[in-house]
Amino acid sequence: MNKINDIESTLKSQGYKLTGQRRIIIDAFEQCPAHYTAQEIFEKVKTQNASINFSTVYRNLELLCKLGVIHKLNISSGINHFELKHDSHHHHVICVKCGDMQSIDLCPYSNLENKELEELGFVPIEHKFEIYGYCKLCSKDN
Amino acid sequence: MNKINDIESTLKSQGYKLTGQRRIIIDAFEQCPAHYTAQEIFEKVKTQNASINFSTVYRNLELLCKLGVIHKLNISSGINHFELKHDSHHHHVICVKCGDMQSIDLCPYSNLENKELEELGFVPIEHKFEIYGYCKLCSKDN
DNA sequence: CCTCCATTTGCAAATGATTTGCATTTATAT
DNA sequence: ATATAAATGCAAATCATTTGCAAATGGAGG
Repeated sequence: MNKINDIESTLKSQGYKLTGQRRIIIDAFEQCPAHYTAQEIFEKVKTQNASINFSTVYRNLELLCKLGVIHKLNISSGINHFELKHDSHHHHVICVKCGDMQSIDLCPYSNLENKELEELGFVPIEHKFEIYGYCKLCSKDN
Repeated sequence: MNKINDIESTLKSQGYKLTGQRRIIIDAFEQCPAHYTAQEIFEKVKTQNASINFSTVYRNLELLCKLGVIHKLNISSGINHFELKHDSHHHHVICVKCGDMQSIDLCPYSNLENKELEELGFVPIEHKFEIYGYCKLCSKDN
């Protein structure tokens, strides 16, 4: 049972249909697991099915988010990025100049004492940790 | 020398004019330091000057960000929030149900070993840490 | 105080990512 | 094979944010 089958059975078990378009979208993530904008996914997907529509892609990205299959990353640029939810929890460093985004394994959350959250009565579900700065290439130019 | 004067001299020293509209916008933050959407700031500001324009507010929020006086918070909702830059560095917990946002003092970054960043050759400038979940009120309803 | 001029404002319109309505098509349970 | 709920394609709507431009204004220098 590979990841794609996993996702496909998740869809079915929730009453969603396994359409050709969905297959292609999921494949696109599988083939190159990284973080993409909706437009980038759309470009990839069009190579497999030229008649697929952008709103179909967008709707399915939202659906896959809802199902917990992918993540929506809301970064400072204001353009959402989507990535397959990995087994390994991770975060991102983002270049403020070129917009490049890379994954990092370190997660500061695991070590946290959550007294403050307890005091607030806040029940955490997820968290986001992003480091903004200059990537290797852009820090040279500066 | 209070904070407003600080900000006003920052403006001047960078060659920006101290307009009535800017005064009002800065006042709005001072009077109730918290995180606001551009619309919220606009509403507050209109009570002081009914003829002020939204784009003026927006332009000045961007300017104040550039000057490092306020922060732009890009949260998952996709609507930017702005807050006065505090002396005390902090982060936020955000309710996924009602959208309420509260500040927390804990910062995971300070304890971080940055070996990974060094390997990437990444030069950090700032970081963002947000915890999403249910606030006290909303976790009761669930 | 007055003048000049770069900066700023108000306004209205553009942008661009995201979302929606609806008629048509499709997956799949039976 | 058929019925039907879900999904798609298309075009148009939304909505936060951004921009162009003519008119207004702050403040440096007289």
